[in-house]
Amino acid sequence: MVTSTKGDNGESKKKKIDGNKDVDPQLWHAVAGTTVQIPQVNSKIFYFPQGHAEHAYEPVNFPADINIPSKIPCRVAAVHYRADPRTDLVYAKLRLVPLQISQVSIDEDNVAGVDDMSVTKNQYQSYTKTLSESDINKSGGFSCPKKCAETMFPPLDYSDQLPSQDIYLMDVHGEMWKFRHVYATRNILTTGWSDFVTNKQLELGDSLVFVKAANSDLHIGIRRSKKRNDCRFNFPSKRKPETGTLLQPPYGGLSSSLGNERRIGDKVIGIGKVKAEDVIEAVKLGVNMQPFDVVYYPRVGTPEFFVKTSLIRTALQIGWDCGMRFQMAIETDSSKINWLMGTIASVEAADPAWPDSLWRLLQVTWDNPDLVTNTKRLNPWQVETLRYMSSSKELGLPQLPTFPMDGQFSMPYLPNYFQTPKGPIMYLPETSMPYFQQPFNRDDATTLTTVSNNPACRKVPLVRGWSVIPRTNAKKDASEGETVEIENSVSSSKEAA
Amino acid sequence: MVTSTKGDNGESKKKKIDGNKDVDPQLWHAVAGTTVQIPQVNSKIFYFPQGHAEHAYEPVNFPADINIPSKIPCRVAAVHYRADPRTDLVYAKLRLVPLQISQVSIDEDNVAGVDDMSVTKNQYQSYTKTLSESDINKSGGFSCPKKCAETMFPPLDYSDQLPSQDIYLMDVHGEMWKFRHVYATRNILTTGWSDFVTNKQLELGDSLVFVKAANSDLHIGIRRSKKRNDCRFNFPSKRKPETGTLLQPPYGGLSSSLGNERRIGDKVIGIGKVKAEDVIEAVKLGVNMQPFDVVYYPRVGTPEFFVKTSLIRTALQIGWDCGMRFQMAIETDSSKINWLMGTIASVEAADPAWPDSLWRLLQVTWDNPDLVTNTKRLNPWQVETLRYMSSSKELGLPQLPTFPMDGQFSMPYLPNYFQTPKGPIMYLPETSMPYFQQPFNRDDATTLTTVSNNPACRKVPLVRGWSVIPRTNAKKDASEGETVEIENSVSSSKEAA
DNA sequence: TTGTAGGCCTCGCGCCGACAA
DNA sequence: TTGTCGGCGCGAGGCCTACAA
Repeated sequence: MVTSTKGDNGESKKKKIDGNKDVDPQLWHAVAGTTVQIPQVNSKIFYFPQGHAEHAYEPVNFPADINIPSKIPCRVAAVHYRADPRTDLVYAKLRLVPLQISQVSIDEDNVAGVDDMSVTKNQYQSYTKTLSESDINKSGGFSCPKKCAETMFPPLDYSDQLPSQDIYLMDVHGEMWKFRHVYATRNILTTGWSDFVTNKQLELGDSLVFVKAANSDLHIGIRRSKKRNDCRFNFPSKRKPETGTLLQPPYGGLSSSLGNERRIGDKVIGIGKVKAEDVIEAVKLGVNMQPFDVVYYPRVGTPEFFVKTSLIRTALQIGWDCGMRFQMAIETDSSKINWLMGTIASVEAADPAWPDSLWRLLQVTWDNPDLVTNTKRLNPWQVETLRYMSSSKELGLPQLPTFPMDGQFSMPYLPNYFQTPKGPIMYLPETSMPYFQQPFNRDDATTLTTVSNNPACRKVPLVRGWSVIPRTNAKKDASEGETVEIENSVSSSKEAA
Repeated sequence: MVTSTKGDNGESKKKKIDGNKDVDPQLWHAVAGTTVQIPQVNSKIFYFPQGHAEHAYEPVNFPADINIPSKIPCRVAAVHYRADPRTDLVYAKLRLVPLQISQVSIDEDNVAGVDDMSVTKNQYQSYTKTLSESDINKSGGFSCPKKCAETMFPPLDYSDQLPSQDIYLMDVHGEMWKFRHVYATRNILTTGWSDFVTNKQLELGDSLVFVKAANSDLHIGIRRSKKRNDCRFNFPSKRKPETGTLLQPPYGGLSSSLGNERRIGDKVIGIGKVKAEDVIEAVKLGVNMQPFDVVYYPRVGTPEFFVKTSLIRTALQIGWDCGMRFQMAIETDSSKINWLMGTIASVEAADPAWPDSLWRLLQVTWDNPDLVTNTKRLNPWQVETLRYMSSSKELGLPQLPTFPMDGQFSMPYLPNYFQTPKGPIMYLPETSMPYFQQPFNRDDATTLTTVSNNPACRKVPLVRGWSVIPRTNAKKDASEGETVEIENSVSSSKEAA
């Protein structure tokens, strides 16, 4: 008997994943995370070359012969929600049309609706779990948290001795995956899980996003661990449709349609990043007022490099200064939202090449520095200033001994802060002057308020002609001085007026 | 205990195979096969665009706006013997410098030596075996023919109950592979074989070439099955240096330096072929008298598209005509040389676009058509005419009932052949006239001899001014009328004067 | 509740003897 | 002599229970 172990088993069923196929926007947002903000079509944004460059997997050397502004006003002409065929990473492709400065100051925010997602946000439920060592190990299955199983999967028949059912999950490409779901003191995905791990090349720290649509269809998305962004990624050589795990239509082929990969040996690096030349090309087109496309992979720690003009206007209304207290929402690996608190250490352009740039203008120190790694500089529109605090406990002072800080910021700023407990609050006069493009020239600026005596923390006025008014739009209490976890069904409401 | 099953095991040891590194010429020829003829540096050849096009993995559409001759005289400026990093296929890269026609007719064959290989040919021994189903099966090892083991491997100690030793074979890239060689009623390679099969992606019908150098170093080469030329090839995703089979230096990375691959899904197609644009580029340069490079993968059934001018001159001395008997040496999968016999069915340009082309000028019928598939047209310099035969048995007549032929050639040509048993024999007058570039115009030609009455087999004179002389350079007897097998240590001597 | 360890079973691989072409 | 089959043993994978954090 000849056993034909070789041969093209299931080969004919293979088909390329279409890398240009759009993903359902709601599914996309669920997988990307609720803090990811993609501007609506026809809204107006600022494009930041510096921010774009942070998404390249290689250093970006901008051409020195052309004058590149720190931000370029654009209209969002198109938005495509997509997913990388190999990594399952979701990304957005935006077509941006540069605007004249005169087009920015008028007619702002007259796009209908606040956020194209907010109206339909409730139709999708999601649950995110970061994979543990045991989940990845070949010896076992996937430990499914009780809440995940209860909210996502159909109910099991617990009268059975070993309740079990088949679960069908569709990935972002539309491929269906079958898992055996058993309940034995806890919920476990067994058969099918190992193939999924192998096929998606899941590693410790990666996250799985279970998404249930309104019609109870189940989807599965992947967020790669932050550590893998700069790391290598195995190029999958072969799917195993013969195991029956991957169901019809079994797209198994690999697309190289993106074409922005770099390799070391047989591993692909630069996952979720773009080519430096793409950034330069975009900037060149933008400078020349030509429409251009940008690709944006959402990733924690690298903010969007396209920001709604209204957001920036709001951020500019604040007189940012050293010692100011703020909070910022970050999404954890398991889709929970942490409100982290910190203090502004300095207000200074991040890159001397763009002395007037707002990009990562704020250098900050965190109350709990171990919760945020490698994020020392923030954009003004990323944070919310804290208006008041009633005691030293809320400032996170009790944590100081547990989380020792750098000597340079250990104590000096605290006395200064209490000298001006409310900080400088400013507003932007209602004028149609195109203030966004005004030069940020320190010598030309007017000194407003001195908050700190710390020599490393010079006061830096943002715009001439601002005055101080009380500010009342702090929305969340930072009670107890520790991070607040919000369930993933609650979205950040940073933009609410 | 945490078992780190994942991780980059042996990753740091990986290194790219240098696709530009030359292979030892003797090893190269042993792997390529003894019938492969690569011209010597500084020899003069004709380059055939038609032949080159046969090596493309896609149809070649030559530009219609330029006049492309059927052959371009060239000097061989450089020869590189190389091996494909992925498939282990050997190939030659030749730099050709186009010549004026006046440079061809004079000073022919005054290159020192006959063949740069012939002088050192005896220093390498080789043995070729085509892989059987059992060799490929995962269940077993490699059945090593007795002769292979005896001539290639060190002798075993047969006093042991289970004689065994480790065999080290170096592939064409310089990678060393270790095999366990045991003798149990026959020679078998066990441990290490399976990994080798997986890594080299060996399939049924592929051939292994064992080569022993003069210093007893062992090498291993691969010839892919003819069937795989147009088929898909798995892109190897991962070597397994951790098994210890692949020894230091363990180049494990995959090179994409050739860059001439085409893919369907995760499989590479066009193995051992080139891009159509490369052919067109070469032809364009050649037409403009610019030096150009060609890549040649030796393959059974696709003759070299660069042919020594002396070979063509010899071939042109024969007045090819229908009904002529010939023999041709072909190398089998296991490096044995078969002398096949056949009859010329017609002499007609293969492609109407090149009516004067010699390329595949001869349409032939084989005595044993099942031994040669898909080879109906041959180049005149590929075959040797048979000068005489003593009985009908030598014509292969007894085989006719066993191998039924098409009705169109079944009988009619036989009586005609016997009418002119010796066929027209011609010679080329010794003249320095540049006859190679003379137009091949049928209307202008002089009729010499009529050999056949078969209407499909019109007499076609090749060159004006030829006359018939006796020809005595038939070197091999086709005794018994069947194919003669010659051991692989014996090379074809077709070129001997 | 959920991460991790381990028992135990299955299956595929791989070595080698048996048999046959 | 050598291709193929099959027994047998080993080890990895995979399912599920036990235990602990």
